[in-house]
Amino acid sequence: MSALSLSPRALYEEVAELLRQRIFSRELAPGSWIDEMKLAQEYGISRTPLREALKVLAAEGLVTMKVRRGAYVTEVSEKDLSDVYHLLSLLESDAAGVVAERASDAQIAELQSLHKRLEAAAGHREKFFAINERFHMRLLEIAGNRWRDQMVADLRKVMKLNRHNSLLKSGRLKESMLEHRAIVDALARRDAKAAVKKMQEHFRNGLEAAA
Amino acid sequence: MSALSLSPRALYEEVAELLRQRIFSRELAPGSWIDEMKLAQEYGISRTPLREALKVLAAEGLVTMKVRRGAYVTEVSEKDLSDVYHLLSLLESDAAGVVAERASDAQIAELQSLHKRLEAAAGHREKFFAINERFHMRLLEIAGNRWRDQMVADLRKVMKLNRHNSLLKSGRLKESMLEHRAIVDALARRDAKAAVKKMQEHFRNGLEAAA
DNA sequence: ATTCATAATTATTGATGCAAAATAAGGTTT
DNA sequence: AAACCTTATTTTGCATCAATAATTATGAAT
Repeated sequence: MSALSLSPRALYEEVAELLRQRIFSRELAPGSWIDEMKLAQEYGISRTPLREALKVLAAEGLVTMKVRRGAYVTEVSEKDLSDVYHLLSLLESDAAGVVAERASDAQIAELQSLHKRLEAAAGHREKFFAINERFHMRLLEIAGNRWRDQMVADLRKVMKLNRHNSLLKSGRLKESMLEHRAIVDALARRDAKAAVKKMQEHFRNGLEAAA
Repeated sequence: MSALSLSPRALYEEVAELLRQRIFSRELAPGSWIDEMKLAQEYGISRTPLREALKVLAAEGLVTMKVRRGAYVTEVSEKDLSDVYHLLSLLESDAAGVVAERASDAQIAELQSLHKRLEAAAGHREKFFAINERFHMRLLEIAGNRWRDQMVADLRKVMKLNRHNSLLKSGRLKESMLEHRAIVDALARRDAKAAVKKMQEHFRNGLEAAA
């Protein structure tokens, strides 16, 4: 048996991931037309899996399909940005409340441990971002609503389209960590109301920093 | 020039809509495998647009794709049902709050007018359901967050997969109308807190009736 | 008799080719 | 000179075709 399993996911999924990266890196700029034939040649594949990948991205909101005009990278306005932020705040703060009420002690401890690692990584920007992302995702997993997980994941992808993107500006690193601490403390106290409130504040501050 | 514009939307969109209907009618049962070749022959089309349609439905959560196994109609458990309900409650109640705070007087009047038509249709089941649906959708539109609109639309589709589906059981028709009245009243009073609360109650009662 | 291996059938996944539609360009007419 | 019509090119969208992977069935060996 080989060390790496060959193509665990279909080609269109792989292509979708590649396109996401190119969209996030703004190599494919918002509003720009996506040239199917060019990309297919570039990747050395046919247009069929590429078109399927574009449909997936369209569902995620990253691209918009125009009839008989092909695919365009979605343009996100300032309003879109704050709208998406609003929804993320709503969904994640509710998740925090659920976790405060229903998570096991071990799960709370896991989040506390993740937070400790976050504080330890305060210096390394990249590391900090990665752990921060994991904290939010783990909290959602513990909340245990797969439909919400999917929605949040999609919204976060849309978020990345914006150039003042990032749910976490580098300048806000320290404040963000303090906000996280407040959230974790509320969770440990099993104080659902406080957990919701602190998470909302966390997002509100994030939006203000981005605007 | 012809009276009707030919193919305003692409074939895969049309097929997606046809498949949605067959899934909702349970002609395609939850958990069952979707036979691409059979359906393509039945519709007299090739498998290419059919596969694209399935990708769209997968993004909506109506079908799940398994690698090298094709598409299956999504099975929604009781937990899924309550999870989705929870999210709809969260999203729509927040929308109600936004409307209470930011809608124009004309828009509030429009919702009041829709509610009046709802009361008038109390006898006709079909009509009542249709107007009820329009009320919820119009409220969302007025709230003015296209990302939320999309998410709610998708969640409502998933909801329809369940056999105790319907955000509104027939036996609950009268109660539902009273709850709507309370929501409309709160909106008219511009009482955001109350609007949110009443909408949450509306969903909570709906879930209990479904369970 | 049961289990493992191999072969065959079936279905998904990817490639190629063709037709329709839209846009752009060029020419003619008013 | 400007506007409209016609033509050509580009590109989407659908169909057909080929190949890969998986499952099932059949046969042999322990």
